[in-house]
Amino acid sequence: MAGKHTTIADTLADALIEDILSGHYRVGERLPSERDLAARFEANRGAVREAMKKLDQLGLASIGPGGARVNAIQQASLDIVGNLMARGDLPDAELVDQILTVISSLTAIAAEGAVTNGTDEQLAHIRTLIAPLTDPALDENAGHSFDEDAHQAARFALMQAIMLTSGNLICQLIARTLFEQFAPAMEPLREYTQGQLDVEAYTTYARQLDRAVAARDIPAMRATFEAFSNLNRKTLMQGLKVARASTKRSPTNSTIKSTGPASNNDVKVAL
Amino acid sequence: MAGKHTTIADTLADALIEDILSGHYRVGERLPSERDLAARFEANRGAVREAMKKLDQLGLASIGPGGARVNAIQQASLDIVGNLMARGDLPDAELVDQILTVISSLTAIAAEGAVTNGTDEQLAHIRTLIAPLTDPALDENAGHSFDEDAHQAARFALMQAIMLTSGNLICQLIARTLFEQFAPAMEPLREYTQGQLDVEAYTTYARQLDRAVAARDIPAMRATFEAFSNLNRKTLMQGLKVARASTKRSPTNSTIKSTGPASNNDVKVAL
DNA sequence: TGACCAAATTGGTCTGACCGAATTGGTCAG
DNA sequence: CTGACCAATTCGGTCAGACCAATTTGGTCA
Repeated sequence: MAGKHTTIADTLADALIEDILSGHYRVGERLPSERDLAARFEANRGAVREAMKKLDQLGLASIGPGGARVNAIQQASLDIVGNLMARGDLPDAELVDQILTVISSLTAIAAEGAVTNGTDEQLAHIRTLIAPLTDPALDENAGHSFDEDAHQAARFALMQAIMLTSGNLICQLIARTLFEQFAPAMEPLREYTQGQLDVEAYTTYARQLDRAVAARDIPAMRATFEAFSNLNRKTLMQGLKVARASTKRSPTNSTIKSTGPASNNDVKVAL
Repeated sequence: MAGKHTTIADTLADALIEDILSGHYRVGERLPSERDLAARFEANRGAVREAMKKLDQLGLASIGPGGARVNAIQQASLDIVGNLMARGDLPDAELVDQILTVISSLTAIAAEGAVTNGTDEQLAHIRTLIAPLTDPALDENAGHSFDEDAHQAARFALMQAIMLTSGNLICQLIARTLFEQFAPAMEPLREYTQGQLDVEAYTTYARQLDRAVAARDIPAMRATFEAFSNLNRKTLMQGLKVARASTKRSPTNSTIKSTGPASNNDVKVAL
């Protein structure tokens, strides 16, 4: 929807981000000067500057008089997750799992907020969004296969409504940020997740959820969400596994030239 | 620690952010052109440009050929929370509550990850960090009052260790981002929270936590965190309330000139 | 009224320059 | 040889003025 309008500065920024993420620069190391980069990329210093500024705001580098230095990923903004996932043909499974975990937890918070603070009208609206999930018979019995896209869209709309009703801005911001970076990276998985969806389980949970919302039953809601998100996560992780198995022709990635030293991506390390 | 080095561009950005946040511009409305802003602020267009770029990356505005347009806060990055909290003398109570809720939820996730994946050494280390919390007798019985700063530092160190051990990068990023924006905004509250800390309750929870970590007991850990974070939240909210009551000389804020139309901050609205 | 076209506006990029602060490297005293 | 010290260099931050492509805008004409 929101047209991007690719900019040279953004291209440079992506290149630099990729360089940093792939470990071309050690943490704490000084990045080349703006003038050098301008010469190297055959761009104007102003453009390079804007790219650097982006790195700075992403928390990937600290720029100041004397030079720009590389930060540890742990210092970065949530907004690098997209770049992190975009590396390689397939996103990192562990990262995907973490994102799903966090999103479902936030959704649970929002759900609790929604049933706590939401008006009857708002909850009624939420229940109308649950409806299509409790009755997935859409056209499953009809000729062609069950419409998974519609099902997913319904789930998304439900989540969005919950976030909205909760009035929890923090949850909204995080969930949207994660989702926006998550969705495009998972696109290549679509072909592998088709038909993996356990409609029955979803239906069961949707009914539980509906009851919980109707009764404003927070514990029941929590429990349902837990099960629900576990199912969700499991489905996706399974798809990832399958995809990874059938794409091992290019085991890791394509566009990355790993010439650098130790990778900056060892998530388990310090600070 | 990390010296900032205030920049004109950053100053401009903050001014623009404040303008947007205070509703001087309606959502979707076009911002003044870079040339206009440059003239208005008596700065170079390059500087204005970098400021605009920051707004863009913060998700507060979408800039492109034809002009820059204001986005809804719900479209923004998590990184505006700091600006949101910095408005007025005291941060918004609802926002504070939301942040605390999210942080404790993420900590719970991380804790689960830590006891699930952490090595024995890592968990042992975590327990050494819990120790000072289970034995708060530090110098409480001595002459001067209990050292709340040390207690808080210990709690923070514990949380950080849990985040680290969990290996959950997403949790780390969000928690740090929130905390970095949260801490400075709560600074003016310090004088009102002194002495409000329920040491006994903390001690009880710390012991429960220690047992849970030792036994890798996830359910117990969840329960402890729930109680723990509720206590934490209640303490802070109480401090906020007290502070707000005793500062009502300037009920809302000081630097904000509310000349704009409807505020952009009605969190409960659309999308 | 509505499609359409040209002028004005706007963001994106570039060239070239200057300043203050940080880095660097060499010098000199201890 | 070590370490403090100082000057030249480098680097980021800012500024001025200019051009291009795409969008907006406003008026025209069917």
